Amino acid sequence: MSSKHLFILDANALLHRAWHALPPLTNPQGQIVNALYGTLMVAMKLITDEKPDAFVACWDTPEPTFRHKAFAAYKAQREKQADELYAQIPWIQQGLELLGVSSVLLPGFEADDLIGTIATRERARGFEVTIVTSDRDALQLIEPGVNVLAFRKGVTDMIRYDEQSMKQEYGLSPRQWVDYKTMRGDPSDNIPGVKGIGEKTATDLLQRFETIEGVLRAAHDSGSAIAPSTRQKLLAAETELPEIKNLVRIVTDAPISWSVTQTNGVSPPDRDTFIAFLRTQGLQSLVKRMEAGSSSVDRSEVFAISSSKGRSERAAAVQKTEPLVCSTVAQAKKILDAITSAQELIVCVSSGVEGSLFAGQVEGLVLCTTDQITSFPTHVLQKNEIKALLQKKLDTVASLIAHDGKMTMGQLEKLGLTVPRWDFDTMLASYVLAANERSHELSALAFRWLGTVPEGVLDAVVSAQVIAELLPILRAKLHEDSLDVVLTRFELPLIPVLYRMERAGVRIDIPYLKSLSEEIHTQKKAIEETMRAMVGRDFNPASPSQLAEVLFQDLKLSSKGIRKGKTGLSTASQELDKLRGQHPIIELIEEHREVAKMLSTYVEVLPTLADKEGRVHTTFNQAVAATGRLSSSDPNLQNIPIKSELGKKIRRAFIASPGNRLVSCDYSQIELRVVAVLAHDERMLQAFRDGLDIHIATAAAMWNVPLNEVTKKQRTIAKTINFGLIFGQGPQALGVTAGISFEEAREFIAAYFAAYEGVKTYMDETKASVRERGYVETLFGRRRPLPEINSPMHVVRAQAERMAINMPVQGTEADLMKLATIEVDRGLSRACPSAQLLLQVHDELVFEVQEDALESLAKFAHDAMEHVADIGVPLTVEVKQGKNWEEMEKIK
DNA sequence: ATGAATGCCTA
DNA sequence: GTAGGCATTCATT
Repeated sequence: MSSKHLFILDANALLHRAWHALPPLTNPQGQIVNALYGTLMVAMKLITDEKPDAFVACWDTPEPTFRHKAFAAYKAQREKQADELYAQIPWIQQGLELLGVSSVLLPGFEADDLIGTIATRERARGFEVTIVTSDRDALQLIEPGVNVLAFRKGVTDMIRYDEQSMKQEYGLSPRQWVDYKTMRGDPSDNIPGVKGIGEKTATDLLQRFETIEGVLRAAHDSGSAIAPSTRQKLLAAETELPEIKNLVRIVTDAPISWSVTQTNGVSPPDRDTFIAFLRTQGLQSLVKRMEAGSSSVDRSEVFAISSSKGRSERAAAVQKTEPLVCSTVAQAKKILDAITSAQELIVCVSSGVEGSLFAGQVEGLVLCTTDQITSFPTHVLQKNEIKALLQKKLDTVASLIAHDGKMTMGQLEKLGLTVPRWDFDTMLASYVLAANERSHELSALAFRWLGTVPEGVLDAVVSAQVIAELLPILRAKLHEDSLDVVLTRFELPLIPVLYRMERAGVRIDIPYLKSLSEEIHTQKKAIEETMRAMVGRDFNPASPSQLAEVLFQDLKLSSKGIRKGKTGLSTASQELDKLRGQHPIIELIEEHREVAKMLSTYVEVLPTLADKEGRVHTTFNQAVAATGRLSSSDPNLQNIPIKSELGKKIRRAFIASPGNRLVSCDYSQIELRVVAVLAHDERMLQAFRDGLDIHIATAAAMWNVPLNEVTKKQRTIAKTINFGLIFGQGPQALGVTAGISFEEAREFIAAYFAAYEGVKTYMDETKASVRERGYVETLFGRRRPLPEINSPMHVVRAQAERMAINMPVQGTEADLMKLATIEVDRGLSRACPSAQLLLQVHDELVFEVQEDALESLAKFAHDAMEHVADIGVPLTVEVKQGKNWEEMEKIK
């Protein structure tokens, strides 16, 4: 009954996907092999999961095709990719061959045509066909027995289309795809289509008139229901449409002979040869995967994906066990009884998918132990008895595990459940292991560490399974890189603290913001009016292009020395600065920008985000910043203005509740203290130990004068270099920031390094070490991989070098701050029960506390922060208090 | 509607 | 010249 299954891979599509999506991994010979890796991994994955009976890969050839001959502009704008990409093609073909996947190509035809031909032919012979591609054009080939597996983003996310799901997503049938593309065109292939008709219109027309012929017939009929403008567009393009249609239609009778036979189906791979091949290409992770599998005939075993020690008992067991959906109270009790307190418990909460009827609502809880995965739907959880039992389990179980524990805590809270802590978090583990990676969401981890490509949105059951599989791998990797301590000492204990900070929120003064909004609005209007009068016409000062036009055409200001952006002359404030004095409008523009920014980013938004108590709740992102810092979003409360007068007014809107005060504790000069420590620079260390003003001390050392003879100017220069140092700044940049010449800047830097020899040595050593090891680390061992450090491109390398200089400094500061946050929070309930941590702003902690407990909080937080770690230099903390976040008085 | 380009707020 | 988040405009998914 079950027909044999043929997989056809669009090898070119995957090649390009992998090339762009993956970092430039290199083999021992230094050649880039990312596309090779990506393609083989996906192929292996497909073989494991889908168990095709036959598998073929189709390729483009560099020769022009009949499409190029028919249509000169076809793909004419396509950029040629780097040679490093094309060099990988023969290796990929070789690797695929060893996996039993043959390659098919034919000059004059594109991969699509070969796919179309093979799919149609083999379908007719009774095979079930799956086309694997990223190109939506293959959708036209769908029919009963032929479906398409399409990449969405990267190579991690795939979606399967059959006739029904295609209809659902695009509102079109496979037969309509050619007509759709003909009308809509395709900019990526340089296919024009009907000018002025896009996705929406093309779909609409085809839904109404079925085919392009039907659409054209209707267009000729002036009484038809097509809008006049659309009719005109269609008729204007009518003569060219047949030609375009021929370009878009995939050929299904290309002259190729490949077909499924006994010998070219997927054969059990020549394991040893394949492994040897992977070795020579430096693809260790694929080798591991192959070696972990037994040599049994069962393909799923051969390709079993695994950590170096083999898949853990848990993962294997959980995979084999069907998830249990518990529907009755009695069943729930029985299951919960069976979970012993000694066990590890993975906790996942499923919530409705974004945009669905259940968006944001919790649908159920999934618990996963070593041998059983159980789903508790919401209706079962509603029974208080079960909730109590579950809570008890969460309180007593040995180890609690989640992916994104902080978010899980929020979901659990909606179910009336709490957890005291998290013992492992796969999101944070991934972040600690690979802080340079963009995404640490579960599907990304599945791809990165398991090589699996889960389909669609992960539900809680699948998530729990993936977490179970990731656990042993991440643990081993953390141990191998000595990063477990970063996870357990810094990240995991921070989760509940951040959770409570987010939940507490900060109170804002809404009436004040409303009146401030009106005030600023009036100011903005006045500025706009004055500018309009100056120019003599209306324009939008927020539009860079209009502004440039006004400045350099209407007002005829000199554009000499003004930098050009991609779209025209720059109007950045730095460039505007050069025009100052030429025209009074410059100051108005600056003022307008500030006012508009404050209004749109803060004053008008914050009140809309407040809850009933007038408090706004940020989200602290713990797995975003490559240096180890936190970030804040929705809203970002780490960038509330403070510098300008207007900024100060906005900060005044952050207030304490009546009877309370805000307390702010910040580390002074923490980054430079860290520099002194990392560099072991005796002179700088001593300056801090002596409690000196570090910029004065620096100037004194640079110019070799007594401390009390340092001039204001010298201190300013020293200060600029001190900060520039942290960013890996060179003389060029220093010249700009300090407003001095390149030559002067070089001399000052020389004097600086002569004064701080340790710093000089440290910087050189850091650069050498990152080149050698490929990563940098903080004082506490937190890492940032910097693969770009060995890039052949100078700009990229130089950038990586600056990152390498900056990360240990910024990261060590972040480490210290995380420790302080954890420590302070830990002791707070005892030392000062009325106090609540609200915000962390990189070197500052903000609390709210009852007025009567102000002193005890100040003392406790001050001392806890200063003694958070002994790094060989004193850490000093300044404490301020006030009724709002701006008007604060120093108290320690 | 989505994304690049600009621009600007913080430490 | 490090690390972030986010608003607006403008061109095109």
